[in-house]
Amino acid sequence: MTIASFPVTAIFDWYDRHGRSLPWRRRWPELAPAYHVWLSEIMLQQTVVATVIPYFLDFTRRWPEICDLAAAGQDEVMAAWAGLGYYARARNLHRAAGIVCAEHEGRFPADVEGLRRLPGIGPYTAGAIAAIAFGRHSTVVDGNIERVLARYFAITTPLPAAKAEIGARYDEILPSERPSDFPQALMDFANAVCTPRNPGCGACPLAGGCAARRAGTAEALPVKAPKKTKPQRRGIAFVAIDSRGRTFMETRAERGMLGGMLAFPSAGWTPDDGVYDPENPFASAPFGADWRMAGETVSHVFTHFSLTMDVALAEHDGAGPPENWHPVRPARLPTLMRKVWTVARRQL
DNA sequence: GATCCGTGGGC
DNA sequence: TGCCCAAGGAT
Repeated sequence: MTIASFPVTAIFDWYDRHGRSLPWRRRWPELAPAYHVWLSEIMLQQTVVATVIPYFLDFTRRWPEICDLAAAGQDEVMAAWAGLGYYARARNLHRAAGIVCAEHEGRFPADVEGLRRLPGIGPYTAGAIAAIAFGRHSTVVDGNIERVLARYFAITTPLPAAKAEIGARYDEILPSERPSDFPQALMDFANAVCTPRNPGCGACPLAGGCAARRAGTAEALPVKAPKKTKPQRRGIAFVAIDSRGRTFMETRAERGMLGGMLAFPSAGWTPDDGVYDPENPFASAPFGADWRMAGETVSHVFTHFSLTMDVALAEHDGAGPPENWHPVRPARLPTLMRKVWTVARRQL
């Protein structure tokens, strides 16, 4: 097996000219603080840069060091994460902060094996932190780098089976110089030039050696498994408000949808929250009240299903355990619940 | 390996 | 409008 050739210099040249400036980014030989690298990498999992930036700035302002984050309440962290999605990331983030602060004197492990043991850090994130924060020559393969390498080497094995081969190629082309810049350069480049659709092959500095370009198959790679169709679900959310303007909300179970997040009581849209019969909409109400239906519904699309949510309303005092009455105005809610509140507040 | 887990932007 | 997708991880 010959070592794959890859124009590393062209990638670095592109990065030096077009690489983005980001709040968590430094340029070799400077290395960004591991706390910033870790926080940004967790936020960037399946999430675009533009969405992450304001959350990153907010988190680092609230909690400048990792032990500040570790000392925060879980509810505080979840509220700050509200709207970013994939809420298990926030729970694991807080857990990992506690471990690093308590067991590692606030310093992150500097190698892949140590990082990999922390909750929320998988193969990609461990490699990324080791490279970007510690200058290690670790394997860093995300969706962007998968795409570039699958095209450059014309790898036609479908994902995720192709991951092993792509990882091996990455290790072969990894240069000795600028180990913290290399994966970031590849990701920036893939994001701006080697895009999923309409890749910019015409102006691509890698076009000369790209096997997919030569074969005319760039846009068809990487090959992915076909998607499943999304089922349509229907549910109901109950919004009650008391005479002091407080609404009845609960903290959801850590398992399942919107785990650990503040939410209006609801039914019918996850496997564990009971049945919803639209013919008898108030049967699953959290407590007895003079419930009425709002005049409109909420539509929301999740990763694996689409949801139509009915909204029930009531003015009510004294229902439910007092500790579950949360003031809604300052609360940060997951987007579905924010939509429910938008509908409800117009009619309460 | 397959499934679950959010959200917003681009086309 | 509907579909695609994005710096994945846990189970």
